Amino acid sequence: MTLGTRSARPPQPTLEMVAAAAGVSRATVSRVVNGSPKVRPEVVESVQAAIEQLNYVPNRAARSLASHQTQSVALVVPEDMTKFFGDPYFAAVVQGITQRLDESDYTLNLLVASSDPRHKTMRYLRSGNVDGALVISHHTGDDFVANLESTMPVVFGGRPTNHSGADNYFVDVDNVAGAISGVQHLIDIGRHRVGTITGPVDMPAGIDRLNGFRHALGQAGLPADAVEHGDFTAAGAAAATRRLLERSPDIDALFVASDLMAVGSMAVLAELGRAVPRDIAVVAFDDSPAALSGPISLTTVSQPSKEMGFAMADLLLRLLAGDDAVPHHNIMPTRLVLRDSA
Amino acid sequence: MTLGTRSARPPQPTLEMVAAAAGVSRATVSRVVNGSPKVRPEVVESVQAAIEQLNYVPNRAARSLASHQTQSVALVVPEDMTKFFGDPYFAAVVQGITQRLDESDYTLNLLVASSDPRHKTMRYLRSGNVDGALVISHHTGDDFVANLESTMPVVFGGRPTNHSGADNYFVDVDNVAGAISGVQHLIDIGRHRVGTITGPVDMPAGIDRLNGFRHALGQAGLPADAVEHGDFTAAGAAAATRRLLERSPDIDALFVASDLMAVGSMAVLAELGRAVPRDIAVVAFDDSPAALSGPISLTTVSQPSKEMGFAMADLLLRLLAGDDAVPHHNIMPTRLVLRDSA
DNA sequence: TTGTATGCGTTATCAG
DNA sequence: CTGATAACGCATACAA
Repeated sequence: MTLGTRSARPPQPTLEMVAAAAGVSRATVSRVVNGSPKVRPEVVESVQAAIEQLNYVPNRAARSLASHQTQSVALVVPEDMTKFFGDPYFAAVVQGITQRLDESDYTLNLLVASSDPRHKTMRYLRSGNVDGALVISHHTGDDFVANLESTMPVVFGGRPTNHSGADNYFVDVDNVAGAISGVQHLIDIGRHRVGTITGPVDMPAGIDRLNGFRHALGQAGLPADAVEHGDFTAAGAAAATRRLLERSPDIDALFVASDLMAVGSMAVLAELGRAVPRDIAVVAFDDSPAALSGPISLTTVSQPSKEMGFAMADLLLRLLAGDDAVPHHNIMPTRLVLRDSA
Repeated sequence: MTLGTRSARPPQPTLEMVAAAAGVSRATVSRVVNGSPKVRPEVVESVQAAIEQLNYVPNRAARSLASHQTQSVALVVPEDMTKFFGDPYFAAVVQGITQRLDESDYTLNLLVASSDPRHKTMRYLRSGNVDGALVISHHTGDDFVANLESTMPVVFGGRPTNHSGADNYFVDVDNVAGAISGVQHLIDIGRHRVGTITGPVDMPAGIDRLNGFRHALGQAGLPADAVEHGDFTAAGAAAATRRLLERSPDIDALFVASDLMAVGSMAVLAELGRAVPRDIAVVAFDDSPAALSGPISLTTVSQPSKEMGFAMADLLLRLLAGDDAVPHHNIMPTRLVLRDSA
């Protein structure tokens, strides 16, 4: 009964069968399938009819084996599931990626790498499942992606920490400049005691934004010691904010390295009775939907996340097409978006 | 220069090369790779040494072509990216799925289907990329997944609407009973005028929870006409809540069909000065992280989302293993979790 | 323009 | 226990 259902599954039609049905050779069918220009129109038509009728779909494994191409790329995220799903920033990047891929013949394989044991991911990647890889949320310790580059074209979202290959391809924003613009705004509106909740310090984005914070304050002759480290999660930022306020209760402004973290910070601020922006002005980073999710809309350093995803995919596709004139870096602009929090 | 980088990519080692290095035949290497018991220990060792040394990884395309198996399954989500990423419910399900898959040899392919044009997804699925499929967030119109079942084993998350195949495999909760327990609680605490923000009415989960709402109220002899339709997003629920309060300003309780939607509702309630739970008691559904994200923790009907994901993957794996004694349905329990909103 | 022949890297079926 | 050898389904150089 159950077995019956299983064995009822008909075998997929093959090139051979289509060829037989259309009365031509496999080669010709292959040509039609791959859109070769040198096939007589009438033959094309009859072959397509056969394809239609048999509901033929080429077998990717066979095609890949013969052509050494898979027509699919991987998005590697060395992060855990909850973090990945929790931050709307990732959603935007993925959207951009799929948008670009959708207008191509490539399909996307999402690999959230920390749930998968690391080596399993590497095996998957290296066993010829994909033609190239996109890597986002890259941490310092993640050298496992480094040797990926010896295997296939790789494009990073955010400058990779990896020093070995200086010639990495990546799409990024100038996080230092972005942070400076955010902090400068806090200074401009007259705040003198600015604190920050940083991103993870094992990620360039975390480090760079912290550096921007320090730079802006240094230029203004203001202290830059009210620093607590976050981890790009709301909960982590909430805890960090508590620590910060305990240590530096006198701050009148806060630069938070991501919108999602700012949501956590704002909750703590509200709980502690610090009015935003009156008592403490807050500037965040990303301009993701999270910036508008709370009761007070966030002033934030906007980065074009979706466009960055699009650019990453575009870069990789060009690399895969053999384009040897693609620039290694694509630094996109940030822009301060003024809302209610500062 | 750039070309140099590309051509520097060394070819992946093959079975053949490993065989040569180990001084045995391809067949023997294949046996070792696949853990065949009938190979002399000493040979196994020398082969493994060669594998190690050459850094060999089997080619999936070739393996798949020869064995008619891909060792990977797809998770199909007929939903758009933002919705998928926006709801922590999905994160939990995916986590459960990967958890089960991680302890197997299978890998996961995530297909968020509405970004991908539909037919592209189907082509991908049908071209032998995966051995089986998991489908979540299935809508009434999505009959395209129906004929998937003629191609490979499919397990649904949530009872599918598809009437054609009565023998679908699925994991679900009793949404009617769950909704009843939630609404009954509102009645039990003395509320007489209960409204609801429903899920999409083209999804069984949306319909069933609405039916539960009606049933509970009917049993209590209370009116069940304060109904507005939501779409499982916070924004959609916010709008629906506004409509509801305009139409039925007298409600003293609200049953919202998902936590994420409840977050949207709560924001509107706060904005309109309706205190929760004093003026309006709120019960939601899911018990996802969203239930704890707002200022007031949500009383909610808990469903074991992660476990459901795990169960889905487990079911599919057993199907793929040829187990013909697997039950078609796995209905998991819900449980009312009392917090601050009701 | 079309067909033939060969190879892609594995698995699987045979002998030995 | 091990080694030839034939598929697997498709692409492609080469021949016609």
